Amino acid sequence: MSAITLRQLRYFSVLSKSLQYRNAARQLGISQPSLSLQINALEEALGTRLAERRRSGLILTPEGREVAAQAEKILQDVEKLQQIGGPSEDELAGTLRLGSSPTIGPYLLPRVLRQLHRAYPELKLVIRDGTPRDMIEDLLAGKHDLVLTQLPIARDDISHTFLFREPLHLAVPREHPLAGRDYVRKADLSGESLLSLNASYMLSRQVSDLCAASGARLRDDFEGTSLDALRQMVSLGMGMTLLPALYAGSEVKPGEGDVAITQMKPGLYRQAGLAWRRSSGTPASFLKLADFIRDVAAREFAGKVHL
Amino acid sequence: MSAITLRQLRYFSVLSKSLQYRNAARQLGISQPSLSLQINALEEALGTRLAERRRSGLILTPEGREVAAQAEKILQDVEKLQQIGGPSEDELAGTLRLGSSPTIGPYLLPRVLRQLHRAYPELKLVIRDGTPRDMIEDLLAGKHDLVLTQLPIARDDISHTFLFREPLHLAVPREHPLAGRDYVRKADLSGESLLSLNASYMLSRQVSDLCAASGARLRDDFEGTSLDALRQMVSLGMGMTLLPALYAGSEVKPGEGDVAITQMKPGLYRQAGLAWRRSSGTPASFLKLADFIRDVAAREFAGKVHL
DNA sequence: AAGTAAGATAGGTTTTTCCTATCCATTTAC
DNA sequence: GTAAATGGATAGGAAAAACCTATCTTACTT
Repeated sequence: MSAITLRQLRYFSVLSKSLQYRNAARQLGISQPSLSLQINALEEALGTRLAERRRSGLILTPEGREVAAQAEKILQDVEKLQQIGGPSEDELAGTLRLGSSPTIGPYLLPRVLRQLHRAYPELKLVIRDGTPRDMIEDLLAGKHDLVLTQLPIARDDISHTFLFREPLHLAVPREHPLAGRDYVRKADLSGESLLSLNASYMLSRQVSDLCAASGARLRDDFEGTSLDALRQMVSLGMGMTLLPALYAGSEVKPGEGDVAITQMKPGLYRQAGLAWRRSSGTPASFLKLADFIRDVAAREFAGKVHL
Repeated sequence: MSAITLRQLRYFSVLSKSLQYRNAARQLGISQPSLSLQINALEEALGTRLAERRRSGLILTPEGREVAAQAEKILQDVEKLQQIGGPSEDELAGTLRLGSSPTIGPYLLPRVLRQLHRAYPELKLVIRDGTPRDMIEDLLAGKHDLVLTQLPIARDDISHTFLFREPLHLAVPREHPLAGRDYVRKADLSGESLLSLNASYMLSRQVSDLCAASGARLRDDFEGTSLDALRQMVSLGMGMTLLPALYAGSEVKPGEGDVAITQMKPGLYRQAGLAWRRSSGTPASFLKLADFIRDVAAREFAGKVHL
């Protein structure tokens, strides 16, 4: 006993409408015997007679009617299948799984997602947080399609595109002498204590670089596990740190609280980017999503970030 | 560009779960190259890459995940297809189209249908009325699967099964001398006027036969188009007629109204049966339905009809 | 750096699908 | 009532699809 094939269903669907072999065969562009054989095979596969053959037109059996209806549904679903790859050329659709760094995502994504949903209601994003280090791993393991994280990424199995450059500001305790300054130079940090996130985050590297360049001391006895934790450690007077502009803009009110934000001069920056497996190729949808994020960033955070 | 096949979907479904070609191929009982080819064909047919091939397991692309989900649905629907013929061996299910004679259906079917629905909730009946003559025609044209009508049917393209024998009673105007009698013999009808349905109904034949045998006069100037019309003509004193026991039992109250019902002696009967196209074969479901109707008739109309 | 493992490719065989020709039964025409 | 026409079934052989074994290529291991 052979299995059902879509070909059989396609043929039967046409036959069930035309109710005539020769006619249906002509519509299908095949010969009448071929159609006969396929319908016979379908009947055998199902173990049921589907139609009474009579010279004056076919009559579907009750089972035949059911099979015709079900076949119609199946063929329609197959039709849908064929369109899965298609329209996504100029529309974002389907489900993308996006990994997001906790130092970027929470301050950028809320606005992006709202506008994204309005612009592409067919697109679904599954978002999961993780440290940049874990996320790259999960990306390669296939748990994410894309990762929103800090650049640079120097791996030849990862492709990426640049999104924007984000200034890093200095956060100092309010009572600290540097708190009132319009801007701070590296040299001003000599001898100060700097706090940092743990080494899974790229930001920690930038803080330690800054220490090396300025003569500040890296407080490696306490490692923040989030930007919020870092800010709170600063407010307790444990030291100063670098905070990304988007975070500072959304979570630290100027002139309020125990933490003051000051510019660095010359500026320090970090780069945000969108990364994916090289083996994914470079799907148009990824680039389109990146474009969209850049757009939103330029519009919503003008002045805060640089393209 | 070749069309999608179910084989491709079946293979891809397994592959999308196993995420390994060799493993999936073993599960499917085919070689790894065969699987490769089929998956490649599916990708080509869809115009999309479905998975990233890597030594350490596959990763489905976003499109691949959608295709896998949709394929699953399709395969499940195909599974349902295969069961359409199956269980109906000992269960009535699906949709049957039943033609029903207006002289039998309305008085028999209400009770049958109620119990049928309780016993076989999966069964749907589409019921349409028509004169027996039209119904046989419609049956042959494929508009009905089955017809509930009066026997005999002497055609070699129609099969049938006997359901029950139903007495025919004499309906006379209340003021007529025969109205009070316990029973009436044929001879008593000599010279009387008999009313009949039009010739599309088999009952009309029985009335005219009775006229011939008894010496009664057939009033062919007025033909009833329904049993109700016939009863009303009797009540107006236009003549007498034969009414089936089920109709008489449900529509004519003894001792009430202008029509009296009396038994014939010896009894007159008609036969009810279920008929279908010979080319339908003899599906178990038809016989099962006939059994059910007989059962209900015996139980609900005991004494009124005879098996 | 060599070995291993997993998917891709090649060549040939088997199975499926299809076509033409023909058959047979029913319906239609004369 | 017989002959022609119509429409589905059957047969045989050709074309296409699917499959298998053997081999290749490359990424991951050891």
